[in-house]
Amino acid sequence: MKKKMTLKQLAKELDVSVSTVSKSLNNSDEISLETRQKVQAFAKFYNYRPNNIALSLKNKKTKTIGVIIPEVVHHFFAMVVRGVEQVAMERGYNVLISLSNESFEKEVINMETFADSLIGGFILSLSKETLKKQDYHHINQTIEQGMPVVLFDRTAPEINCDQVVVNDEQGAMLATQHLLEQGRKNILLVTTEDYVSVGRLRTQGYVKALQNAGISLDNSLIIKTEDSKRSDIILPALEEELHVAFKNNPNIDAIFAVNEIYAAAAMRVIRSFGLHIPNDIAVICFTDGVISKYATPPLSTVSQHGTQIGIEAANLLIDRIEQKEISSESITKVIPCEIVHRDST
Amino acid sequence: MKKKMTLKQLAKELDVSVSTVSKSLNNSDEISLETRQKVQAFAKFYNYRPNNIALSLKNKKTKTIGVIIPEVVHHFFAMVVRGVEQVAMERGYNVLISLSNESFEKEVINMETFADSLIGGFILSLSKETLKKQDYHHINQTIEQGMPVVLFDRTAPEINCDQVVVNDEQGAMLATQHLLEQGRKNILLVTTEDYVSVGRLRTQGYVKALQNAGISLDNSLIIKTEDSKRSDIILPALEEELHVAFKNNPNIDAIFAVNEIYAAAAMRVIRSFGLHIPNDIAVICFTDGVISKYATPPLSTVSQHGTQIGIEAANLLIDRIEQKEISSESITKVIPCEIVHRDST
DNA sequence: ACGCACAACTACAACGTTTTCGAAAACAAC
DNA sequence: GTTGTTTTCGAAAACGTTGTAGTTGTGCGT
Repeated sequence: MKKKMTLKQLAKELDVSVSTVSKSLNNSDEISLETRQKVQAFAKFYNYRPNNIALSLKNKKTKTIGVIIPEVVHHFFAMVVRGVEQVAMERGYNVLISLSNESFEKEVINMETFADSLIGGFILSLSKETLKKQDYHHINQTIEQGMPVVLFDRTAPEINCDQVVVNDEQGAMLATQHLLEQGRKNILLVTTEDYVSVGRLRTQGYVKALQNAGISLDNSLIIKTEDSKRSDIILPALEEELHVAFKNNPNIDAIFAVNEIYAAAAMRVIRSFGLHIPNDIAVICFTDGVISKYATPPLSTVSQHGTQIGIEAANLLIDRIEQKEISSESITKVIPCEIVHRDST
Repeated sequence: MKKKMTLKQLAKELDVSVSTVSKSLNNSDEISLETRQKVQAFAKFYNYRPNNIALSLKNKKTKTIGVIIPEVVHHFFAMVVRGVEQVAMERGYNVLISLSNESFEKEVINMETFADSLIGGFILSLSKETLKKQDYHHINQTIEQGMPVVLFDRTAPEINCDQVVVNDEQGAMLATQHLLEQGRKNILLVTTEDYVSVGRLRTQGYVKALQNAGISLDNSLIIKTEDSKRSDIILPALEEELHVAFKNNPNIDAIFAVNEIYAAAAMRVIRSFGLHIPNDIAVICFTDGVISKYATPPLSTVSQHGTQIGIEAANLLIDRIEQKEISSESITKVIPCEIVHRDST
């Protein structure tokens, strides 16, 4: 086991001072070319690598950005992370990902742990529990300490910081309009409870699209599901609800689901009625992920451009980290959604 | 913007020494109860939180473990991360996730960046490029420096460290046997090139299962796909190959794919021939992810228990971090696979 | 009154860097 | 030989923390 080389050890080995070694390695012209080369040769030989922790301590800033997402096993978040990674690499930053597991407590702990100058800034999406509690003290506190924070997707108006959001309402309108254009009249909306901001916004978009088309809203065509990670419990319940809805309303000719899982559940129910997609019932959903892509038939979706969101968020954050003037207006970027046409509509 | 509180600032505020503050906060009985309480009250008031970087520098160890995975947008890896997270939280560690994006260079950079004592140990799965190159110097170097490393899933025999592997061969045998038991005779294997260790092992399992059943190997029933992240290029090519295979061999009555994507591609081709799953052709694949779960019909799979792997790996790593005696035999844990029965077989 | 134990606190080094300021040596100019 | 200028290097402080080794000051026993 080779031990870790430090400047001090190198200095002793070369019989010069620590300062000389440091400067030589940084190619300072304060010291002679000869010495510089000698030191550098030794350093390379001993496989010297500076200790990042010491550097961070000294410089008071680390070239690391922290990403806190509620869940990795989730296509959209994974795509966002990919975008963040990409930008971070280009701009010389490291990315530290951590999971809140949709838990408020875990989110707070994560922020506190990272906030202590392990990282230079945060990119995060609020956990469901946090949204439900509406307790944002940990975020605001972090921001007040001068730590740049960029929120994406699941945000809250109470927090004053840069944000990158999907235009959920517009996406939902697009999807609904798309269905309407195909002559569908009775569109079943499968959404979440309103405290999940994205669910609420998507519901709004659905409602607006109907209004614009002059169609009156039928509340029996809206199913609001309790949103939990226990999908093994939630899904059968949802399928049961869908069953009832189809029984009560045989006119349903389209389904708009706010995520892939709900859409998959809906498809299962549709099949159980022996109905055909898209001939009898069209299906469209949010989240352009693997389920939609490889489903039978492949699902039309509202793509949220996760990678793009990650890219924007990372750029926003790094800009903020690198600018010295602390205060300037918070920026909110809205990423438009786009319909991906596939076979289900 | 409240600035960050340090011991020194607290000390000045309270007009005591830095040591007193430090000890008070650590509840040392060297300090009188009265002073301790006063300091603690002040600390709480000013929202003091120790600087982790300084702590790490002093203690020469961080309670952080690094996970390097090739890709986040990948169900199996995401599950592993979930397992690691779970154990880490229980045992008081933080998890730092980073992506190699299947790139050798990125893997090396990531390791070097983290190795400089930002973290106490690694959990990683090798990138495809690394496996192809068979260049493991960065891993071995890290291990030699005394950094604990646990490899999972994509490993290499040249690296001497703890490993957690899926019993890919056994899983493939189970899957093949499962198909054979259902009376399938002509099983098409869709796999990767051999340099991907998991692909190779699964191929071996397939071959062994056939041997055990006394069925001679038909090489035209094995499709080896170039494995790349450019799925938009690879998949059409694969589908074309599958098309040809079906044409040439109408007897094919089952497909065993080494991952979900290949299975999805196969299903698409099967449908294009108007064949029924599972009546005409049974399908089974590795990776018990969302695609299989929500496909039509839901796919039978070989589950690799990703979460379990993450749990084992994290425990192995943390044990290694916390034990002082450096050398003891490397442990290799083999996690058995399990068939998940669904409608496709 | 003297030493001594003990309580309560403080000074300082150390972790590995970078950087500022100075010092010494070398060399040039007079 | 003195002075000035450059080149080349080193000492020390700083980042925030902890632990060791003092340094006070008080009360006690003799």
